[in-house]
Amino acid sequence: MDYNFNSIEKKWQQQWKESQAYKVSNDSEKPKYYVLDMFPYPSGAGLHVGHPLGYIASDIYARYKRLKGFNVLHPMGYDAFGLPAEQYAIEHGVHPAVSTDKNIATFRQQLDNIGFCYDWSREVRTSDAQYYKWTQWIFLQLFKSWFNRKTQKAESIDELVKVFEAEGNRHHPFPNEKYQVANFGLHVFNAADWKSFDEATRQHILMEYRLAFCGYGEVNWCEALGTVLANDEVINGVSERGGHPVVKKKLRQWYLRITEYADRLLQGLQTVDFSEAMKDMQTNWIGKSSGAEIEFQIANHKANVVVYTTRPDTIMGVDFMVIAPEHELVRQITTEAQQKEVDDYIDYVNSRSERERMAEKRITGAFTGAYAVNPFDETKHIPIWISEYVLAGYGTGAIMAVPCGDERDYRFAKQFNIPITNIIGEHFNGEDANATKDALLSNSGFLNGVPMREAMETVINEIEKRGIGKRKVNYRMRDAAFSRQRYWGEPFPVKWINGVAYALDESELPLTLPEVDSYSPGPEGEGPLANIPEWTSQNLETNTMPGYAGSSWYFLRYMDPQNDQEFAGRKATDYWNQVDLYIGGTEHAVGHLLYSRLWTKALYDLGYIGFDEPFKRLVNQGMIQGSSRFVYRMQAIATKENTGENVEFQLMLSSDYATKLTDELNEADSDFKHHAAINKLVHEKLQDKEYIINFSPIVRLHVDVNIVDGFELDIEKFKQWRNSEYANAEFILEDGKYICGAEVEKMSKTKYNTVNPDELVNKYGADTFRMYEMFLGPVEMSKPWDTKGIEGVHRFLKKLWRLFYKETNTGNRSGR
RNA sequence: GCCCUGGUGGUGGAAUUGGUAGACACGCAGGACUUAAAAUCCUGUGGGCAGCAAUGUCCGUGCGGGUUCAAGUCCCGCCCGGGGCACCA
Repeated sequence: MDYNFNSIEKKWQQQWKESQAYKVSNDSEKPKYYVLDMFPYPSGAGLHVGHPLGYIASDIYARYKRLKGFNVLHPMGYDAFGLPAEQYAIEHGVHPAVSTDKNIATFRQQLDNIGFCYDWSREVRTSDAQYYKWTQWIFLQLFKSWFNRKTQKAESIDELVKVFEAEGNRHHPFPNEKYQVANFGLHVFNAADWKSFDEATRQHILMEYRLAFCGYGEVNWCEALGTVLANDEVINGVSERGGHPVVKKKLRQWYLRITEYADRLLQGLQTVDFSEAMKDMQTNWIGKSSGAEIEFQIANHKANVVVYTTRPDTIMGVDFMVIAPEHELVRQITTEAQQKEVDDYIDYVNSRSERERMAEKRITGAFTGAYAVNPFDETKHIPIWISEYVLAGYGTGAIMAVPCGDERDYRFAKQFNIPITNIIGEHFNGEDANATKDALLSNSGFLNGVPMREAMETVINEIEKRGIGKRKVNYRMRDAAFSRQRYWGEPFPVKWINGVAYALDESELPLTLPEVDSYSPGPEGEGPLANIPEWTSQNLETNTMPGYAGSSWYFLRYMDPQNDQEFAGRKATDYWNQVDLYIGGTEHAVGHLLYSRLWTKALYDLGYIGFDEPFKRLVNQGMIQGSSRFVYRMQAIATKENTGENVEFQLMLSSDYATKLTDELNEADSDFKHHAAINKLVHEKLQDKEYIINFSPIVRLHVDVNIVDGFELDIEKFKQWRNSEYANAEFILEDGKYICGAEVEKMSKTKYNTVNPDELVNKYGADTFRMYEMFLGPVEMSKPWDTKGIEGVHRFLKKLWRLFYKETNTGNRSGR
């Protein structure tokens, strides 16, 4: 009996379908188990062999749990909004909904091929109005809520209004400490103040508390493309596409107040089963630190500069200060003599992305000409510099630099010849900064001889006593930007009236995405929706939500996907509860995971669900890398001496030959054996000695891995590849074979190293394919793909099949 | 630059807590079966040196140090690949 995988797999897949074998009910006596794959974006390129790795692992586990008597929820759906479909629409005029549907159909067909046990009756798509109705609804709940620091949870904004009416905001200060009520200059207001404020003022105040709120933020604005760009679309201050200048631009943006949840997000990590690496990444992203804010007076100036430091004990070692180039003080304090230098430096910084600024190894900066005064020693005047390594958005946008104790400060001081004060005695060797906390302080006035750990408290107490600073907990995490100037995303259910944002009534949901004629951006960096008169005439918000909106809560919708009264019924969410096993890549380590944890916590606080962590256990599958293959091309141009007539040859050199030839040409005393051989070959081809031949340098080109067997190129297929571009090439072989070069890289279409699972399933069957993917090694590990090994797994399954039939047909258990 | 992660034969990988490095598989080589091929089965396979051979011997887990009776595993310092760094999702 042959192992006929085609008919076996077809038969069973058909049977599963007809019997709805994997349809799962919300009513069951069995214990529940929820196995989830990370939400895929249905890209136009389709699945490659890297994608299903996690899906196969979760599928096996879901089947295992089902056999163990669990009621297993194992759904799949699509994160269907996103930039690639919009970009495709701009370039080809195809509506994103159309291209997305097409991509999903391909995706589905590819998934079905592999024989997964998904309950497809629960499929969701974020771009369906019946889905994003509830994304909009949750947004409205966030908009209508605030974070009560006293109770450490989200509460209705109506409750806050009652508090304001009774006592003002003295027990609930503005989350943004710098905020002052417009026209009143108040940080704190009382009940009478609140009653005296007009509607707009009240709404502006409430906006400062809402969990989903509107503010202003800087974006990468490209005038020539008329659009806002992501950081990685900006390279050296110009757009990746087209190389146009990019500048920072302030735009009105929506945000989620995730910073209020920083502590809860940290604490929650202790209750979930994620890898330590994953917890580290999230902890570092949140970036909680404790220290102090300290005011420094500026010499001969009214203004003062506030720095945030985690090391207040080192205050007597401050040799200079650095403030962010975009800090508002820069304009006020820069001296005339330094103005030009500062302006030039700011121009330079404006051309750089935040990423470039942080990654820069070179030390750059400019002196403002101003000096700050050390509050503990007024004879110490400290030069104030600006530099790109200080970011306006972190801390106070200003740091006190202690070069003997901080490596970056030390290099800065060396670069600009700023004298260094040693406050840690023999712990400082003069050549490297030492960030120790164990030294006894010296050169530190009233702190001399005090251990550093003790001095931290002493200094904080002293500055608080003198009213020039305070103890401060700081977070690196910023509020999450929640709007995009794009078309293909969820519209905000918000209307603008007299500059105030009002929520649409929930009965008006879904607010559906209107048809547009053009997907290009609106005026002044607004999204495409700003081009639609019917939209703008209703004063509707023209931004749309970002990709992570729909994916922040999709795991809840799977529990009750057809519910048109609620995002998911409480009975369903109570039954399914947390995702028991979540499988996906580490690329989502901070973004998606933090946002969905935030949404879960907010929905929990507001009483809509009964758990405040979405994912009980997380497993990160490794990435399957591509194994690229290369051919080596050398062009030969033969010119006839008397006529100037040109003949061009493409010579494809086998890997070994290319290496030897390259070495040979680089060596001065070489015999040029290989070069001479090639020269001879070209002359033989020409059958004429009247030619002068010039060779181009050897170029390495990616070649499609699907026409390479191991390392050996299939020359006939190569000649037909890319519209027969290389049909007339000459091949220089080794032992009669063309051997390709190889390298491990990211799997990507442009590198011609993608392998389509469909072909492998057709050739070997889904079981072989699945087994091989699992056989590649631990699921958490990254590894390069190599199709060669699949033969062995296939032979194993064939052997198993054969042995099974031999045993059952010849043994005593006759013919079973 | 910062955070996370990985580096072991020709290849993917194995080696439980510091205790025989290279399981298993691919590939390759040789053999059996066959008119022949495919399929299947058997044997060998980290590298160097010595030996007709059995075998012996030295080297060997990215690099350089260290701890230990013993290091792929622990410590220190590097190098290289991958992921993320807030508008790719």
